[in-house]
Amino acid sequence: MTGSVLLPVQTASRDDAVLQALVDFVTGEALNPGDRLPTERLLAEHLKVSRTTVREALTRWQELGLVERRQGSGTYLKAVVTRNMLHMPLTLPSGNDFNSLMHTLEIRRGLEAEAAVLCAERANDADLALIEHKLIVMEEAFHVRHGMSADEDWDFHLAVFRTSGNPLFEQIIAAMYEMFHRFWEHPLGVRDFGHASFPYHRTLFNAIAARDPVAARAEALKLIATVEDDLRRGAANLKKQNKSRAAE
Amino acid sequence: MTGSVLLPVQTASRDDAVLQALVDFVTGEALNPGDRLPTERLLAEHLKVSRTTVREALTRWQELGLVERRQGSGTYLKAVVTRNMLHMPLTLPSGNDFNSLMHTLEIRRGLEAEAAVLCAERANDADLALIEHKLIVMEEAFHVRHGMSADEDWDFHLAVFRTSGNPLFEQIIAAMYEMFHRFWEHPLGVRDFGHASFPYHRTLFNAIAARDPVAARAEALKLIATVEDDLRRGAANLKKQNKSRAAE
DNA sequence: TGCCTCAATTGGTTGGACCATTGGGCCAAT
DNA sequence: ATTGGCCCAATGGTCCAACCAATTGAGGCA
Repeated sequence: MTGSVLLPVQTASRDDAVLQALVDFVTGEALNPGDRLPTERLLAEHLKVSRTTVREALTRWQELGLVERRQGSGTYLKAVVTRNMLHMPLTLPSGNDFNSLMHTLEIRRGLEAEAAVLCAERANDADLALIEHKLIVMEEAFHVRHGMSADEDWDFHLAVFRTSGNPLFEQIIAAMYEMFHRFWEHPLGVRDFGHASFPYHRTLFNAIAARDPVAARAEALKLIATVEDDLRRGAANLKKQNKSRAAE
Repeated sequence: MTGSVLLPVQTASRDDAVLQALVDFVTGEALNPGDRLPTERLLAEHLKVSRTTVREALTRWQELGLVERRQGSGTYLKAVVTRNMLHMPLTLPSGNDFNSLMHTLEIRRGLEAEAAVLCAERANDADLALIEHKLIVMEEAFHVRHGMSADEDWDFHLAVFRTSGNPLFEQIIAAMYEMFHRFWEHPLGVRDFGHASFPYHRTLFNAIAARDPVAARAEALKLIATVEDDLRRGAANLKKQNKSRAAE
C-alpha cells in the first residue's frame, strides 16, 4: 500500500484538440478581432477531422463570444485569442428580479472593497493624479446634470480597478455592471438612483490618496451600501405599483 | 405608412428553438441537478429535428456549465435551469505565471470572505449539518493521505458558497480554482501545498456555526493567507531552481 | 452609372452509419 | 456468497455526403 493516488487517465476529447489547434493557428497567423477564419470545410480538411467536429468546436467558441458566425459570409474573430484563456461562464437564474440584482451587488461588495485596498497599497503619484482627474470630471458632470452620470462614474471606478494591478477586477466587475444595467434601463421609480453614492467617491479617493487601505475598504463598502439601499427602495416601489395595479 | 414597427423576421436559429424547448421540458418535468436528460436520439425524434441540431444545442449548454455529458451513460443536468436565465460568459487571457495565480487569489480573498459572511448570516441547521459533513469528510481524507485532498477541499468550500444563497460565488471562484489546478499539476517544489490551510477549515466552520459573520470573515481570510504563503514559497523555489540550473 | 440577376461560396440542417465508452446482466470459478 | 470475466444493449462522439439558406460579388443590361 503506497500513499500514491490513482489519477484518471487523460482522455482529451477530439474537439478539445481542434480548439487547441485553432488557438495555435489564430496566434500563429496573428489574427485580430474582425478577421475572418478559414472555411469550416477548409479547417476540417487541414485538421484531418470531419466538418461536424470542427463545427462543435466553433459552436463552443461562439458560445463564449470568441467568434461570430454569419451564414453565407464566414466565421469572424470577435475577441483576442490566447493560450491559457480563463473561461468563466456566469449565469443567473431569472436575472430580472430583485434577488439577482442584489447578487451582483454582493459580488461587487466583495471585489470593490478588495480593489480599493490594493489600490491604496499600490497607487503611485501618477495613478493618484489620474484617479483624481476622473473624480473631478465625474463631480462636474454631477453638478451640471444634477444627478449621477453612468459613464463618468464608471470611468472613476475603472481607474481604481486598474491601479489595483489586477486585471481580473475590471473584467469581473464589468460583467456585474452589465448584468445589473441590462435590467435597469429605467430605474424602478427611483428617479435619483445612485445619488446617495456621490459623496463617497471623494472620500474613497481621499483614503486612497492617504495610502490608507483600511479606510479605503470602509469607504468602498459605504459606497456600495448606498447602491444597495437604492435597489431596495426600487424594489419597494415596484411592489407598491403592483399592489395598486392589482387593486384596480 | 402606418405607425407599426417592422420587427426582424423570426431569426432565432433552429438550435435556439431547441434550447427553448429543452428549457420547457426541464422545468415541466421539474428536473433537478444530477438528473438525466432524455437521449439525444429521443430528443431529436420528439422535437422533429436532426440529432446534429440537438447536439449543437447541448454543446452550448455544456459550455455554459448547465449540463454534463458522459459517453456511454447519458447527459446530466448540472445546474438549475429556468426561463429568463441570464448568461454572460466571460473569458479573459491569463498566463500560468506567479502573478496570474496571485491575481486569482486576490479575487478569492475578496469573494470567499464575503461568502463566509453571508453564509454565517443565512445558514440554517440543515445547511450547517451539510457543511460539517463535508468538513469531516475532508478531515478524514487529510489524515488518510497525510495531505490536502483537492476534491474534498473543494466540496467543503462549495457547501459554504451554496449556503451563501448567491450562485455567482460558486461560478466565479470555480473559474479561479480551475486556473489554480492547471498549475497544480506541475508541482512547484512545494510538496505539502495547502497543508497550512487545514486547521482553518474547522475554525471557519465554527465561526459559521456560531452565526458570527465577523469571525467567519476573519477565518476565511486566514485560510486564503496560508495559500498565498504557499504560492510565494513555490515561486521562491522555482526561482532558486532556475538559478541553479542556469549556473550549470 | 446604377440596378438586376445569377451563380459560387459559406454556414446551417439532415439522415444514416459506425466507433468508443459505459453499465448492467449473466455465468463460471473460487 | 463473492469475485472476476464476458457479453450486449444503450448512449454519447465522430464521420460522411448531400441538401438548404443566406451572403457576396461578378457580369450583364438599361
